[in-house]
Amino acid sequence: MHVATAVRNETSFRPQPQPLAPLRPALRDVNAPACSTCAVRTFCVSPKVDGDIAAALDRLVGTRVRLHKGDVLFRPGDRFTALYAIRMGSCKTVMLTDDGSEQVVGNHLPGEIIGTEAIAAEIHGCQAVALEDSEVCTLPFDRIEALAHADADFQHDLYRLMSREIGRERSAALMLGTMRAEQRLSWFLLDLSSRYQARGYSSTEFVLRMTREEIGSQLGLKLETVSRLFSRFHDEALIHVRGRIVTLIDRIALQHLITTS
Amino acid sequence: MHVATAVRNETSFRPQPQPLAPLRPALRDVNAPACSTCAVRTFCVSPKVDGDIAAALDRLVGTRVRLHKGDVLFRPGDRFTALYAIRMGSCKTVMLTDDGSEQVVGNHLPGEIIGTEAIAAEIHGCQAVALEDSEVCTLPFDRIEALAHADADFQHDLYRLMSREIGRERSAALMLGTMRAEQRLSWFLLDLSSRYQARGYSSTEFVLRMTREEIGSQLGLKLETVSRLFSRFHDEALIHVRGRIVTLIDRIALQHLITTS
DNA sequence: CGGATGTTTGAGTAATATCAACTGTGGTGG
DNA sequence: CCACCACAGTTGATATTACTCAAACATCCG
Repeated sequence: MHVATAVRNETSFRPQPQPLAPLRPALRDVNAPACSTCAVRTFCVSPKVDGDIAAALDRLVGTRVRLHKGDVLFRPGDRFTALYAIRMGSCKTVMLTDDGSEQVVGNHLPGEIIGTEAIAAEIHGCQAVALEDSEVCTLPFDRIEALAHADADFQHDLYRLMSREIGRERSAALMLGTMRAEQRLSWFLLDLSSRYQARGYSSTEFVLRMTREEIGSQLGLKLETVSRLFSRFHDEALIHVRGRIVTLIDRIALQHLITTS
Repeated sequence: MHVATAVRNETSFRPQPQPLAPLRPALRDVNAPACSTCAVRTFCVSPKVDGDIAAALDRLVGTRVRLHKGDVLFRPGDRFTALYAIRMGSCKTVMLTDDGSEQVVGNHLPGEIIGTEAIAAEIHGCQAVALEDSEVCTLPFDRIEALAHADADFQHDLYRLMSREIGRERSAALMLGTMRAEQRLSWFLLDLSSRYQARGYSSTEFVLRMTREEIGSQLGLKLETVSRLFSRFHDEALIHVRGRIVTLIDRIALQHLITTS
């Protein structure tokens, strides 16, 4: 992480009000790579990126945004204009409590859409921060709605997308409300694992993009607790940890931890 | 709670596959009361129930379902066919963990919509149970989508509805992840209070429809902890409690509890 | 009135947080 | 290139919170 990042973090990337200028093909090739060639298109807004929707989607995507590690995509209070699709890299979303402390409410991999929480109020309620150098596609929401109005299948895809998000949040609540520390960390690792697997990455070996503190925040634990658990899981040969590099050794045992008392 | 309720609970109400028979006006008056005369119409699917949407909404609502306390509206695994709008009474939604224990993930007042978590999988992921004798409007989802396709404003209302739900779930996660027991209960009481107030009920005096165990479940606490906290809040003159009847005395102090430490 | 369910309260315990010291580690500048 | 510095992570000792177990009490209905 560059020294400059702190500065960048302060000033931060702020999405411009979408100009909605006519999209000349030449421009689009640079700023808005086509969905149809995107590596994660099947996990993104609409699973079937072919036929009519393909072209429409390509037209829908606004700009491609490059984020450096630590860059802020949006903050609480920012006006909502667009959803963002992660194309490369990863982000965390963070909510701020009344007393200033913060909680990580999600970590997001390529193909995942963020910003849906802000549709209702038209103001973002959380902060999105790049966990590594990343690329994000801007999906201006007025265009999304126009396409949804024109295409019933796409309309349905969006309802599904948001429904899935509700389900994810519920699972997180279940985790936070019912699980003990070791179960939470196990849940975290298995969740990450399956999401990596779905994207064609290794499901057994991956690099954590969050610090112990951020992981703890997402799991409702303190960083020391997370660190101790990593050590214990390592000692018990459930996983291998070396800093942020994690290898799942005994996935059965990890799953078993969650399901038993 | 009637003795018979246990039996009813077992057999339980299960929504029939929507017949979608032509709706004769005479029949509709009995089974599907008009949104336009509903007490909570402004909190429900679409805030502005007038003009074109009014009639469409009236046509959209399927049947009105009467639930007795303890009746199950849907269970995990049930096929998703419709959203449900609470017209009267209240419900809880419950998720089941892998090991059989359960967690309350939401309590729902008149005007709130439940079932949105099931749109994606077309299978319900949680259980909805009436906390008292209630009435619920069935909103067949195919009709909802058809109306959304026809009317862009209504389409937007639905996105807003689901976005709000995502925001609520996030707030719950924030509560579960960052707050101590006393803060959680305070949060619970103030949340209920403001939702009652929005519906025109007293914001300072209300009847809890959940047991200490159910409240604890929603807050990630044990029933004894909840009971002790009610007693303490009572002793400290923050609230007055007598069984399930609660009166908020010092709302400022309750809010202060949440924001400090 | 009586049984079932829900609630309160106490005493002891387990889990996790807190405080503190120490140990890598990666990037930067001398 | 190396030394340093800030940051991240580990580990130990102790404190605190909320859970567990247990018993008594209240309330609601039939």
